[in-house]
Amino acid sequence: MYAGVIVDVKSRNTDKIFTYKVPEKMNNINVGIRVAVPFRNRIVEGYVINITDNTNISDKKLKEIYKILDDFSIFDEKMLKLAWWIKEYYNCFFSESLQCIMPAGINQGCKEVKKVRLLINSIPENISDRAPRQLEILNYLLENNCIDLSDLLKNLNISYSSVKALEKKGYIEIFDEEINRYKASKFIKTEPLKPTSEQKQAINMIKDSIDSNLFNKFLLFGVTGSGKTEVYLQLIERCIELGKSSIVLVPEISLTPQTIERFIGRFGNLVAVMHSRLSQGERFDEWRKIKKGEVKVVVGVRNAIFAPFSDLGLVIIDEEHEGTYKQSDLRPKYNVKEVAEKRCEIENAVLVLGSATPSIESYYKAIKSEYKLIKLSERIGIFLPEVDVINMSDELSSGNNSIFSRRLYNEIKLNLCRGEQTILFLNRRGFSSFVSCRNCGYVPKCPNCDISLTFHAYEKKLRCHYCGYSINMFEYCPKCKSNRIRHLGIGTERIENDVKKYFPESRILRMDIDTTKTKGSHERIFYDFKNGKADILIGTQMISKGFDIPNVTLVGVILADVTLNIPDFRSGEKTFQLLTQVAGRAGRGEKAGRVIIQTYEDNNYSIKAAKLQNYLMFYNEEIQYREIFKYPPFTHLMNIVIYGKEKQKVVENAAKIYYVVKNTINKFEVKSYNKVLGPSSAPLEKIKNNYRWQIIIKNEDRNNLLKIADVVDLIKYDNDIKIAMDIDPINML
DNA sequence: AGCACGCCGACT
DNA sequence: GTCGGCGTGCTC
Repeated sequence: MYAGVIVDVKSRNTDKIFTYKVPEKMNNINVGIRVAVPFRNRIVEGYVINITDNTNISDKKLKEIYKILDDFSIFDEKMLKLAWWIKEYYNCFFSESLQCIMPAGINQGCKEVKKVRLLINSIPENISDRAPRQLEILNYLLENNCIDLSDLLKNLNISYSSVKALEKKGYIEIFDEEINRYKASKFIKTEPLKPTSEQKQAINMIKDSIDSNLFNKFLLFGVTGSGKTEVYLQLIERCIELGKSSIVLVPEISLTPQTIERFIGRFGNLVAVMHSRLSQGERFDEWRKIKKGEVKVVVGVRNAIFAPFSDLGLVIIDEEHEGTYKQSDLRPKYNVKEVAEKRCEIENAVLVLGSATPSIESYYKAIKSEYKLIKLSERIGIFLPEVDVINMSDELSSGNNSIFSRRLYNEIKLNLCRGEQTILFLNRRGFSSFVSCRNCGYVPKCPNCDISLTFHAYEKKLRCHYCGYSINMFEYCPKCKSNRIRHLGIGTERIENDVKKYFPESRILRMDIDTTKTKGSHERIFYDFKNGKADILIGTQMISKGFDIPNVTLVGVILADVTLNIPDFRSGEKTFQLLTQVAGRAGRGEKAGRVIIQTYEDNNYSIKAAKLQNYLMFYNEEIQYREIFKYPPFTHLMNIVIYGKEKQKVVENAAKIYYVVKNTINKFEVKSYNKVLGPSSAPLEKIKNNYRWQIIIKNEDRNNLLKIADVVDLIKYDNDIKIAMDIDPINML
């Protein structure tokens, strides 16, 4: 018997199936088993992907599997198919795509605890008078039928030998039980709500596909407060009735205790949660629960899509527009929306993408009937807040150069007087400042890419991070000749400082990466604010989701331009989404909410659409822009980052790759739209002493990008040079 | 990726 | 004559 094994050696040459002989005694081998195999002159980890009776590889080459690493199989044929697809679609090694489906913390193993159980139901007559301890134990066990051995020893203050003696006599049993390290908190059971007619319709449409085992894709476009979660819950319930499992993906920042409670409240211990805060061991325990079929629902972040269900019926991706659904840092750089779609196709399951502000790509697919579009447009018990946009250059020309417009200042004052709470939002990303004229609001943009230019202080130049275009930094605004050029870069700390200055009587909380580093701090700040321990909460996008606090009646966006001017073609989309979400934080209770958006670009369509809370208005504008500038969904992008310690070598190798890429494209038989931008320095030019250069390729046909990736993989680079390729990137910094 | 092999120049 | 530099090629 032979086994096909993928070895965990990450290189192009070793990314293939190696055949091993299976030793006679190793009869429990199977697909999906993790093994240790001899490889050249060392032992490496490998994954069995097939078992055969013969091979055409010569016997003298073949070696035997050294040992089996786990007593269970990690993946089945369906998951193997998914891993194969990931390898091909994202151009990664097989071992990398297989490792996606490996449970985290597998090397920790599962934790077992010794327990003691009584095998008889009354005290035997023949127990010796000389064994008072044993009698004591039996009496104790009569009351507590099954107990941890350690507890028994401790509680009765006895030694292990008396317990062992009882086992020998056959009165009790000492056995190992796997324990789960993750202790689910107590929950209060909730019952399904009576759906509105709109919800009912949505549920029925999706239910039909679930009932008939049809692979189908839905986009649930539901405005804030329209009750998407209740739709999810009732669909999951249907799956449970049919004996099927469900996966619910949520962005990391939404995976709060409140969210978890909603699922656990409805389905109790049928729910497993995949936190990032769980330890490796805890994650492994959750994985085992799923594998053994003890749970039917998984709520988790991106990698929960690989939950080892064998009877998957439904995948829900909530807040589908979130960028965290793309794995940008590790290989494979997969997008979980695509992986989920593939998994649902393989398993005949139903995919539901939900959002109040769908990504442009998803909505486009819905319009092209690739997804079935379902709308929920009624708000349940919530009123649309009143949104006002304040032009900050007007403020400036009226002599107000503080970060608060007069209007926002007055509203904050009013809220402080009334004892109502305020959220101040600023999504400051700290690395790159852009310039803007304080007089007219002009922001210099690249003529080729229509993207804000980034100021490079050392060179005193404004650069485009897409194509490398640059101009000298100016002293006077090219549009209005004002010399009041400002480098924008205020952050949440600056707001905190100014709030203290202008509203010394207020109690302030701040929530951003810096204030939530320690475990539980996120929850602490949230509950402190919810319980009225502060008047004003200042925060980044962290506060834009799931904050359902009735006493918050005012939301102030300090400067919407921060996201708008990120050098990325998706900055308009991101701005609209964030503004819409953050606006939804105001007026969730009985009192009406007000939202004030401060900006220098009150004419920008993202901001105009956010003011009207009108998604379609935004979409219609944005999709035209995407088409004109040939951005997704009309093209696919690939970002090639070349990095290394020596700048000169990085530049040279980038040039070499550019040349190869150009040549490859010229050889394509079908000439589809394509453009190669760069090589230019990446927006984050140096990370951890690595210089980074990038080449961005646009092409209508994704397969062409894969072909280019294949060719680039074969190039020989200088020693310290490394390459990272990302197809359909979400983040190009 | 790692590691062995092997071919060449520099040293006790 | 042998030590060690790194370019090349293989791993069931």
